[in-house]
Amino acid sequence: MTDVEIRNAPVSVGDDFEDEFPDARRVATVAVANLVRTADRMLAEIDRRRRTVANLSANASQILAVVEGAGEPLPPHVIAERLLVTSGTMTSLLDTLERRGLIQRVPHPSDRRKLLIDITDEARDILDRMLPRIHGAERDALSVLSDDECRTMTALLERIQAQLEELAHANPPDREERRVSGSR
Amino acid sequence: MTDVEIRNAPVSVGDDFEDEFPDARRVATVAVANLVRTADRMLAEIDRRRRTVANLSANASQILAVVEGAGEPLPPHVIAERLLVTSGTMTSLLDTLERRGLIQRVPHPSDRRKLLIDITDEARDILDRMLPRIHGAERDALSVLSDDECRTMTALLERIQAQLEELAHANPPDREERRVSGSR
DNA sequence: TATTGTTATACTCTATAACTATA
DNA sequence: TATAGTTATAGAGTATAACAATA
Repeated sequence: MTDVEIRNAPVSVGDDFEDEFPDARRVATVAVANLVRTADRMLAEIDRRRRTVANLSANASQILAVVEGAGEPLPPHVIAERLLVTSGTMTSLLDTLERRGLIQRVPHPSDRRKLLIDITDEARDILDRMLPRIHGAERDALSVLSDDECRTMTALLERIQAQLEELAHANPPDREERRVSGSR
Repeated sequence: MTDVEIRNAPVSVGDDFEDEFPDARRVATVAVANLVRTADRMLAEIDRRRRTVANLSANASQILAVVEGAGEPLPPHVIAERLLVTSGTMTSLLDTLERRGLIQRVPHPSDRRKLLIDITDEARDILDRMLPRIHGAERDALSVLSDDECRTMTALLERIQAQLEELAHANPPDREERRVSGSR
């Protein structure tokens, strides 16, 4: 085995890993593979429970939650910033939600370039049933960890996030080595 | 704030969280939000480095890595199982890769229903440059954790994965409660 | 009958670029 | 000029269902 299975069955790295990738760090590769795989499975479980309530994508649900959480209608570009999507994508997502009767576009009272996105009563009903199920999935998945263990994991993840924030603004290394052996 | 931002800025949960969602577990919700967000950022960083080598999606790269890792050509349905995609999706992914000259479909020697997917020399060259960069991203992101901390995180994640495996086969709870207050 | 893969169809998500209206 | 949003276009990824070829 010369690579790591990111999404699937037992995450393992071959014995020759550090020979093949001399610049890599084995414990990091294993941890990241598990991180990505766990998040993937978690999102699948959340999605499964979400779809028992309404057949909405993660991003569509997120828009409803953001507007409800704000407690007031929001202009599209504000929501787009939170979801990290472009304005064109936002328009398309809003089209979908409007077609399903879950949001309304209303004119901004003072700035006529802008819109305000409001959610309908049907959307509120959906959120009332959907959010508790999402939090139920979180509770059930982490029922195998103590409170302290949950906090430990959160602390480790926060440090990784901070580091990723740094990396995102830096240039990637010019080169990384691979020593190809066997299998070829 | 009545909900958790899954993908974005500081993950926090309001003071009234457990009043509003009496069946939820706050530490779990916070940990999951961080889990998903960290994985998302990690994948973004990996993607950024991957695209310095070749403009391939995660799934397309994964197909190449799976075939190379196997050390021999594989039939499409085997790859599809590893990637958790349907056969129709697999056909479409292979079409893309074949168009770019990175895989070849060759007839299976004994079972004429089947194909074997082989990767081209160009694909091997890409992998030789891409895999070290992916492992470099893993190394850099987790450079803020000690080896022991990496192993701690891996162990916690493995327990969550096992639990999610259980949950995937079970029926979700019939109902979860929300007590709507304020903001409405 | 069951398996393998393709085709046809459709929808979501995504981005970029050109555009309109407004500030 | 800058900002807000839409439209047009394009492409990837995804699923389902119907299908042909083969076992």
